[in-house]
Amino acid sequence: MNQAPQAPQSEKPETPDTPGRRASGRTPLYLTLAADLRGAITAGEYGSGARLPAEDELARRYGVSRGTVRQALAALRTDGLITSRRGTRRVVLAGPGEGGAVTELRSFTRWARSLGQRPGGRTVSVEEGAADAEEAEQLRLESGAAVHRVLRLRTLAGEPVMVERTTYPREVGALVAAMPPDTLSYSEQLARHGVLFTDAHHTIDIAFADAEDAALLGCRAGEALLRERRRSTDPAGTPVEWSQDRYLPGTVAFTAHSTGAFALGRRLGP
Amino acid sequence: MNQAPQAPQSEKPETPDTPGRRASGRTPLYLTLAADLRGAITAGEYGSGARLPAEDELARRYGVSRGTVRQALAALRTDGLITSRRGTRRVVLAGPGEGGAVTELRSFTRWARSLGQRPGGRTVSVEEGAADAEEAEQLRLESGAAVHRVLRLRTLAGEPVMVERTTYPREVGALVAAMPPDTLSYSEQLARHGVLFTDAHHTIDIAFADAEDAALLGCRAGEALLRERRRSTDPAGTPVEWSQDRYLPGTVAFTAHSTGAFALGRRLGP
DNA sequence: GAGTGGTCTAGACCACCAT
DNA sequence: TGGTGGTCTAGACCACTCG
Repeated sequence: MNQAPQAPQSEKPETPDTPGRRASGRTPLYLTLAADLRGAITAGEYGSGARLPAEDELARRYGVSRGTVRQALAALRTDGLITSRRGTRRVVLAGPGEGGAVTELRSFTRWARSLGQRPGGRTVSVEEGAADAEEAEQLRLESGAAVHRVLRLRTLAGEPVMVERTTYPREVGALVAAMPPDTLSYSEQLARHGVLFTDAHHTIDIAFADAEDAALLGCRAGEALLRERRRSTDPAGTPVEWSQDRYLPGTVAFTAHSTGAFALGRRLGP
Repeated sequence: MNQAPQAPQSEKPETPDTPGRRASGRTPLYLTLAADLRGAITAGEYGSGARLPAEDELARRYGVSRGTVRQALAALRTDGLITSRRGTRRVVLAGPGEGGAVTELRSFTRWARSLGQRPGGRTVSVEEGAADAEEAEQLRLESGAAVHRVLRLRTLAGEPVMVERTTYPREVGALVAAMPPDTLSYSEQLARHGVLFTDAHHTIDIAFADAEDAALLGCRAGEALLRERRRSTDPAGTPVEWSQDRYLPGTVAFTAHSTGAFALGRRLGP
């Protein structure tokens, strides 16, 4: 918002103090705009059911083009904060309280911290091995390729919550194995080594606790657990993690929002 | 693709027979383009890990602007079919087999049919009542407002799969109550009456079967079920449905894909 | 340094909703 | 009929990746 980003001709040089501007290093314009609007909504400026200003109005008010406004509004839309349809102004779906903070599904540690919780856990075992059929398929490796397996118990406020069984391909696993055993967030540490998790495919269903689960979580063997299976890939599309997480019932719920075009679905079987 | 849509000056009048064109009534260009690319991927033309042509190349090849190409690719991206990062061509994530058909989470009936399954079920009860606290909040009504409650058993190939407890606000409920009891898909019928479900917020966790669940599903009381709670709204943002669905373990799994910005999350508690 | 995707602008026409 | 969002174009600069 500070400098005119790429105005070819130096027209309109003096609308620098439009309202809603905000310190922007290299954050894209539309993201700061989206944050601004999100803030206005969660602050109650636009309550549930309220109509947002028109795109043109926002463009004028913020001194940006309509395209940029639309990009910002699209972000709010995929968060489930607003609707949009042709012919009418956008309508606010969630009020100040509800749905405001969509806790992006990513690192357990980061998620817990963003909720003001105290995440913890301990690494039960780290082993090297040969990929079985499922691991090979998920990580796009040859069957029998070298992988690292990590078994961890995750806690919230000291209480056991989840058992996590993760398989890493050799290169990534070597980094993980070299980390101190009390490392809370592998993904944060891996990011520091240039290994980024940008995409993930999730499957959520029910699994039943085996003896190991039961011992770690302190539940009965055979008890139902909420299972999340996840394959994460890096920006280049290379699989970097295949994980099976099992949550004690009642500790977490998964949330999602679906609009016209969306990728949450059901599939048959486990 | 057939007519130059809005070329202000009639430049470039004769690139009508670009490859990949396709019958287009009023389907947006970018959607037919997206379908084309999706087809190419699932047909194996671009396998898992393959690099897509550059945006400029696609724009030239299809005779459209780069913006339109980007819109199409964005659709593939939210489906989890491709990655994208600055500096490199887009990479295909899922091969022909995997993830190709993301069964959008919407109507049970439509979902089942799209999988070649035979959906069925029966309406157990339809009743009128006064909204309790939770229903009132979810449907944005006053506590005690008139609502309709529908209890249904859903089957797949004749086998019980899910118990569905749905609450509708009065106006919508009146339409539902007027439908024949063997109506398979209320949402399809409601759409015919102009009631559209465009947005939905989902929460997925575990619940335990009560006596009614057990009797309908043929399981033991207390058995763990996969629960989905859903609030659907119409294009204007008005809540039109609040539903609690309980699936037998092993019958379905929920799938989702998350990219940088996404709305799948965890939250604490049930 | 060339190639490529990310961001932004400016302007146009259309489809739809409400009045 | 006028307002509004959806689609599309054309062109520009920037940030990043990779050989």
